[in-house]
Amino acid sequence: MTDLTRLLLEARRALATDLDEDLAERGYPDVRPGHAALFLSVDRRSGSRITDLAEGSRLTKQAMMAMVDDLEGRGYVRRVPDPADARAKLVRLTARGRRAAAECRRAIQSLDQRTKRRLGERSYDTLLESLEILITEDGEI
Amino acid sequence: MTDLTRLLLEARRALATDLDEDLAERGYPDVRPGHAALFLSVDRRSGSRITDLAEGSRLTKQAMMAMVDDLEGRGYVRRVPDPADARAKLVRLTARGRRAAAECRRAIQSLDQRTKRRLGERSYDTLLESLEILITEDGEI
DNA sequence: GATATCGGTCAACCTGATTGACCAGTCACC
DNA sequence: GGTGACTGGTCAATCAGGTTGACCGATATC
Repeated sequence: MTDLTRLLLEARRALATDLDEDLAERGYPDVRPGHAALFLSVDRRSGSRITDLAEGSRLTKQAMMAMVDDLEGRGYVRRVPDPADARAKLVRLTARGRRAAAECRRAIQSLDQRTKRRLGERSYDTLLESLEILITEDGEI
Repeated sequence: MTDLTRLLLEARRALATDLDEDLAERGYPDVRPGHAALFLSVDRRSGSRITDLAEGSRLTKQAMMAMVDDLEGRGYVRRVPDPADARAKLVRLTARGRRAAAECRRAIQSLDQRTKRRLGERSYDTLLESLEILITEDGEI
C-alpha cells in the first residue's frame, strides 16, 4: 500500500526545487516555479485577462490575481486596460518580463529533458499521460 | 513543453480530494489525507517517536508535531513517555485511532485500486517507479 | 564532570491556495 | 433606452501544510 498523494507531493517538491535553483542560476531568483504557468500562457502580443489565465491554470481568479500582483510589483508584467471591454484589464509582459519568460521557458525545457533522461522516454510519456488521466477523470467518486 | 510541476500538483490535489471525500463518507470527515502516512506508519504495539515518524514521511519534526498535536486534540493518538529514553515520547493510537487507522487503510487501498483500474496496472507501476526516481535522484543539479 | 548531541517544543513565517463580499461595466430583453 | 442579470477585477479573511531558527532538558561520550 503506497501513499500516492504523498509521493506526488514530494515529486512535485523535488522538481520545483530543482526548477527554482535553475532559475536562480539564470539570474531570476525571484521567479518562482508557480510563475511558470503564467509566463508560458500569457499572450505575447495582446496580453491576457486574469480570468482567462486563471481558467487556463485551473486556479481561482483571486489566486491568479495574487500572482499577477506579485509579478507586477517586480516589474515583470503590467496591467493595461482592455480596449475591447472596459471592465477587463490585460496582463502584458514588460520587456523584462519577456526576457524572464524566455529564460523560464528554457529552464522548464531543460528540466523536462533532464527528467526525460532520468526516466527514459517511455516512462516519461506514460507519466504525463497518467497524470492527465488522474487530473481529468477525477472528481467523480 | 509541459509544466510537469503543475501537473504533479494538480494530480495530487485530485487524489487528495478523492481520498478526503472517501474518508468523510466512512465517518471520518476530520481525518485529512496528510494524516494517512502517520496512521500507516505508527507502530501498533509500542508506539513511535515523532522524530522517527517525521523521518519516515520525509517531513520536519515540527511538521510532524503539528500533525500529532492535531490528532491528539481529536482523540486519535496520545503521547506517552518512552520508558527507554526520558527525552522521548511515544505516539500511540487510541482505540478510536485504531478504528480510524483501519478505515484510513481501507480508503487508501480503495483509492489505489481505483487508480490502478483507471491507469492500467502497467502504467500504474510505471507511475510509482517514476515518482520514486524523481524523489530520490533529485537534488543534485 | 564537561561537552556535544538528541528529542521535543515554541514562535514566526512562507507558499499557494480558498471562500465570500463587493463594485463597476456590459449585455440581453422588453 | 431602462432594468436586471452577469462578468471581470478586487479586497479581505482564512486555511493547509509546510519551513527555519532558537531553545530546553535528558542523554551519551570522552
